[in-house]
Amino acid sequence: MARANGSNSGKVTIQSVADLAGVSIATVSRVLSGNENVREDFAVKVREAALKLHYTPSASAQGLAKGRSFTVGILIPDLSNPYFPDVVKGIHNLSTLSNYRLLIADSDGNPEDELSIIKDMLRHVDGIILISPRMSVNDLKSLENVANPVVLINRMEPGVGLPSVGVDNFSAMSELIGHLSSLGHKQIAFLSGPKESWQQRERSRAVLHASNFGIIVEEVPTGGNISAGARALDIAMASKATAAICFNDLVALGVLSRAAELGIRVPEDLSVTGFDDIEFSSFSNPPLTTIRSPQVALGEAAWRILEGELSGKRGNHQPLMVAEVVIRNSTGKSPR
Amino acid sequence: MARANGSNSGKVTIQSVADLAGVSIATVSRVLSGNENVREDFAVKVREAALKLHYTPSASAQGLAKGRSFTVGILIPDLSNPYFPDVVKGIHNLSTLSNYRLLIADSDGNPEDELSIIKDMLRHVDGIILISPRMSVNDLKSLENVANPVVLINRMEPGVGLPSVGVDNFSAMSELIGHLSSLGHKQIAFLSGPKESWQQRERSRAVLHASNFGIIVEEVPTGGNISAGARALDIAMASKATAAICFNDLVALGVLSRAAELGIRVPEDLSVTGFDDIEFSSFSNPPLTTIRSPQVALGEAAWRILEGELSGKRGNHQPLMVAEVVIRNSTGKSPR
DNA sequence: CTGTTAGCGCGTTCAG
DNA sequence: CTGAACGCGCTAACAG
Repeated sequence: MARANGSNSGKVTIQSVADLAGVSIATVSRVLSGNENVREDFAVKVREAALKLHYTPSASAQGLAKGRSFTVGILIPDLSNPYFPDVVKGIHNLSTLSNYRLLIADSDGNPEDELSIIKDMLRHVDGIILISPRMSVNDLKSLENVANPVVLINRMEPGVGLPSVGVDNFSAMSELIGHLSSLGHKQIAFLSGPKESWQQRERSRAVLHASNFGIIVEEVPTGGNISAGARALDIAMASKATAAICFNDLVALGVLSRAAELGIRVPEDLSVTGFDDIEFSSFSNPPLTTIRSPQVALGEAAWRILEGELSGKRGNHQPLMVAEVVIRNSTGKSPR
Repeated sequence: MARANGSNSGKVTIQSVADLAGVSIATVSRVLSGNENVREDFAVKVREAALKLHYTPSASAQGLAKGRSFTVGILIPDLSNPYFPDVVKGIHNLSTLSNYRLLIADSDGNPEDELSIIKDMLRHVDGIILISPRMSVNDLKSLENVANPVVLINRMEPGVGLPSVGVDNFSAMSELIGHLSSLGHKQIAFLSGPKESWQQRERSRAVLHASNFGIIVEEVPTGGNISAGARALDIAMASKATAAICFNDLVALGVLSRAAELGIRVPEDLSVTGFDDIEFSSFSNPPLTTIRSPQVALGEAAWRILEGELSGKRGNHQPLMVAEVVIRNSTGKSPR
């Protein structure tokens, strides 16, 4: 296919378009950026030329000239956890409207790598959203002084002056335990998640709180994913627990799977609960009692904050969003 | 916290570092890009200054000056399908080694949006990988002439001159049908996926092929996700099918869920198969017979091709990768 | 309304 | 081995 070019060699720049249209680069720039004050026939010529040459402005050059890249970075602990893509969807929904692109990085579960990944991202983007970051408080604090805005999702740290949104894990988890308690459960196993996770700490707090009310809790640490959940069940069953409260849906799904293998009936022999309400949880066998966390809304809220910071307006926001208990068939009356 | 600055106002540039270190910006550039030929004491001063000022080179400026952004774009039809993140992991594994970042975009299942998203990405990146693109052949062809390399995953189109890798859907699906056939199944329902999907077309081809061998096939179209699978089962059961071959694991998981609701036993009453072998499939109840597609390897292969194109070497590659049948407990002898 | 021009921050010759 | 100077492609004053 023919490489139609203004005059220069190979790459088509704003100059090529200007040449072909017979105007100056300034006019091209105006037309393409939607500036009104251009004679209509010039504008037409420019648009035609741009189309013909397949001209697309260089993002680097625009970024350099304007001082903004119109790109925001997102850091995710683990892309393969279905929870996170939903949050990203929320961000994406709104950021697209403002003509922003998303630079997504995955820290692959290594809290130590997060900071360097962020530092690198910062060079490319106008702002950053960190989803459930697991990095140390110190690293987090060091982000207070970077040039571009940083917004946190699901990480509220008292000493850290970074805007953030998150779900009210504590209340939701307390409510869930209440549900179990009303079903007569007195001994439960808590299959906990990664300790670097703020959500884990909050959920754990609620669970421990329950022991004040006569409920016996045994904690079984897990990695927070499906296979970890499956492995943890064997340990949990060694206790007298009649219910397994899982850190998240992935762990719960693993438990369900292992229970089926072992011939443990859910919920007759054992009640199981998750957290997050990822899509799979309503299609498991049995469907999972869990907590619906507003992933999409969380992403949208984070975007609004970030956009505010980007445009200088630092609005105030509701940091904690409510999550509601969803009762399905994986929980039932205590067998004893 | 104090904003230590060389002399200028606010942002710290290479000039700030040069000033503080008492050298020229050229020297700073050399040191920071690992150039050997610099007096050691200068180098030390520069590094100290950079550290002290928290200097990070602007990606836009570097990109403009070097003509490369060291960013590659990835287009995904749907972030929430667990299949795709695994492919991304594969790309990420290798691209990180070469110091490339990933710009990820989600077309949200709209084939018509893909082209414009790609066009926009092209301005930012040095190359693009399209995962299971659903855009029209014409749109695809228009990508042959863009300045930067484009690599396809899971989309082999005869007339399109773009390098690509994919799994051998046809052979794997044929093998799977053979498995079912050997279990005595003669009537199967094919719960198909989105028709824009190349994988769908290939898998469908294998299924139709089976009708040559005395197997009666009824196709039930689905959207390719869990809830669609659940809905489709009701329709599929209207036929006399003893087995449901599903477009992918998501559909199969939906079927499993709905079957449990309806009291249809799997595999006693109905055999169910998936495709992809996402992690959930080995933890479903019952575990799913499916086809293991090498997601990560696919991503890695695509990266190798892209990296080759980026450095001018256009190596040849093996376009089709094998996928193997994984037999679990969702398939069994035909009830009749 | 249009063209000229001065940066944006950095890499890279090219003299010294 | 070092620094001055130019150019990357584009936007945004500033003149005309």
